[in-house]
Amino acid sequence: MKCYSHPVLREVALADVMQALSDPCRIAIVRALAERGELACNEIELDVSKATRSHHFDVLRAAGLIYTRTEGTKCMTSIRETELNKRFPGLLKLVLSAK
Amino acid sequence: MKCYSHPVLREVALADVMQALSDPCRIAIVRALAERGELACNEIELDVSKATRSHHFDVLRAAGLIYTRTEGTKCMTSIRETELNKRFPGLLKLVLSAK
DNA sequence: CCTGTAGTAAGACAATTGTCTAACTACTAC
DNA sequence: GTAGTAGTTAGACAATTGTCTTACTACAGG
Repeated sequence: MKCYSHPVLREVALADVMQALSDPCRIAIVRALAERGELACNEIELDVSKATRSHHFDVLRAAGLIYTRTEGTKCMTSIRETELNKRFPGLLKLVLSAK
Repeated sequence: MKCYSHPVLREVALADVMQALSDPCRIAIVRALAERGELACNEIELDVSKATRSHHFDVLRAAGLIYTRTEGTKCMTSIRETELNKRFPGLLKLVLSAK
């Protein structure tokens, strides 16, 4: 079973977060999680292959935006909301509100 | 004399703005402009060549973040603050406040 | 006109990125 | 066990990106 690693948010730079959110696919993931709460990867509709999807989750995780835990064969993912609001106040709101 | 073109902010996607802000150099530019107001390109200290600097301003301009006008040999640049606050509320504050 | 300053344009280059397919691991259900 | 489902890994590939050098335009001041 895969063991996911999550960065300490204090050590994530703004540029890293911006970079992670610079892809429409990844913005869609963040929005889906924010609106629907914890989800498995495959519960979010995306027009890319399984491997690409996995890659996008990797990027978001490395940027400290999401938290992933394993449950059976699924990887349940959620937004690191509290921490994010502390480290980058206004970021999530921006992503959710901007059109 | 160069004629700069500036996009209509309504047509700029969040991903484009995020992409533009995903480079530390460009974040530094935005911060400098926000703190010091309108500036010429060369008034912002950056550790890159003239050409690279010009490129970063291009990217920021194309993403709708900055406005450039010519004055003699200088290109005076400022943040499109009012419009940005309307189109992406919280964005500038985020960039300025995040460490 | 000459020199200097501010910036752009073109081209090259290595590094990064987004995507895919194919093969793999790990769990669930029968 | 065998199948099926969920996701990862490895490798490849084209496209994009950030950087540079060199050469250029355009203005300012003598």
